[in-house]
Amino acid sequence: MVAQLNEIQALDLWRRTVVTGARHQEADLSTRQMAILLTIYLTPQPHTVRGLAQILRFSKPAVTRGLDRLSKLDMVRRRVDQDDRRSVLVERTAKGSEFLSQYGEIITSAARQLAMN
Amino acid sequence: MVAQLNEIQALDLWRRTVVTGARHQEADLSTRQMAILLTIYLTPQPHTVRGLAQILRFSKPAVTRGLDRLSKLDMVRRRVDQDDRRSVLVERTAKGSEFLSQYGEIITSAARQLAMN
DNA sequence: TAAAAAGGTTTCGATATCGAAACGAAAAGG
DNA sequence: CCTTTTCGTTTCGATATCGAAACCTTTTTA
Repeated sequence: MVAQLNEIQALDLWRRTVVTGARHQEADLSTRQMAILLTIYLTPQPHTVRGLAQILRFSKPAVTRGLDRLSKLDMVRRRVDQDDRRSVLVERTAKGSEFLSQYGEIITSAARQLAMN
Repeated sequence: MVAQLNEIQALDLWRRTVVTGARHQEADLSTRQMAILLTIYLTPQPHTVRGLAQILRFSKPAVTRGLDRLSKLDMVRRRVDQDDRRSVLVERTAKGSEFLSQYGEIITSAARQLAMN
């Protein structure tokens, strides 16, 4: 539960997380790529390109490019929908779960440090 | 105070904030640029290029480029240190404060929504 | 079954960013 | 002084990303 998070604390949480993430992360995702990844893992499946574009209000090419990058990193996987072969289903991977789990740990760790000040 | 923020909640906070930020933000800063901006506004002044590079563990050119972008957006300002004219002091601006204040509001708002689930 | 629509990718030209190395200006040291 | 060091920026070639438009494939509609 996140109670009474004031503005300064919120920004400091953000700072600690972003800085820590930038430091000990191999991946270095852009903001958009991170938004795509988080949406795939934290909102209900199935996910398609157009669905992600709609949720995020990105252009379809922007989603395609983001998925290109995330696929190359093996954090998501594309699979053609056999019920409608125009569609592409975007699936989660072990590597993606692992990455986000570590990222979650970075955030909670930053939150704990915050609480100590 | 941020108590008992579990991993899923942490990631969901991140997702809501990133998505909202991506949606109704004119600026669209990269992760590095955001890290630079937050460091300038939330850690003790004065800030120099080498100081920021040290804190963030970025290369100096990366900091210079980030400051180029943030300066163009009028979110920070460079000023030559008159005591050591090799150094550049990076100063805060009203526009930068305004931007971060809005961003803080996005985070706290996401935190509130989180608490309701 | 031919035409239209939908889904995703690719292409286009433009812009942004990267690390490494070179650079110019200023200060410190011999 | 003259050399070395420090500070920040610029250059270099390589890569990534952008929105818009064109594109190909598949499905739906007429």
